Amino acid sequence: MSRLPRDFFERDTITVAKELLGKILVHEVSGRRLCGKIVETEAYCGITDKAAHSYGGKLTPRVKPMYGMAGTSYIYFIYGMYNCFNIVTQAEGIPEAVLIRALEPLTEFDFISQNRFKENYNKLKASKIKALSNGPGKLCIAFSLDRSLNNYDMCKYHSCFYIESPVKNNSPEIVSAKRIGIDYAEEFKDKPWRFYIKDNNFVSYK
DNA sequence: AATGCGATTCTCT
DNA sequence: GAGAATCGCATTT
Repeated sequence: MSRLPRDFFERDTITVAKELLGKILVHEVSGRRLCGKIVETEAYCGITDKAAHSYGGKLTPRVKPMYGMAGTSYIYFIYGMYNCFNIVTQAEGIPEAVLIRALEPLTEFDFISQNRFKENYNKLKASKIKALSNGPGKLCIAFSLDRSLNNYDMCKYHSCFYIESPVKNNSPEIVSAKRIGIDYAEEFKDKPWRFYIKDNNFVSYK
């Protein structure tokens, strides 16, 4: 298994958002290998997209990673207590990205469960198992993603934080829907640029 | 199942 | 000083 190459990310953002579904996010930390299947994404289509942080070519210190190479992480702080994790798409200088909205945990269940709820996985009720990482803020807590991993090159050879293809290359059935939490985005708030795997239990909103 | 609200702090004006 | 690509809990239906 190997890291998805920069070519994968250096493409049209909506295409990348769809093709990321079913791929595996890997974060190697404190001797562990945290893996989660990507089950929900949102495309943020740069300078023309009123919902994107880079709308209109805005370039502040926070947004700067979006202008970096494809495969760069963009992790920002939101609502006073959460982080959101994106992967930058398109060539350097084109500020577009895909928000990872939900993951299905695949390894290190107790570690992930401790991160989220301070209790072991086998103590969790079904409702909490589902809530481990079914949202952009939740998955950052569960998978130990914070701003120390912002502006990180996920395609470099020795990265500890990257995306890989699953062993079995199944292409999931994809549902398109409106993006979440962007009421300010006027005519862009209803664009069907959220994508999720049909019938997956770890999707945030259906 | 749906709705409402408070928490909490970074970012930019 | 206002607002934010959210979450969890409480309340109502």
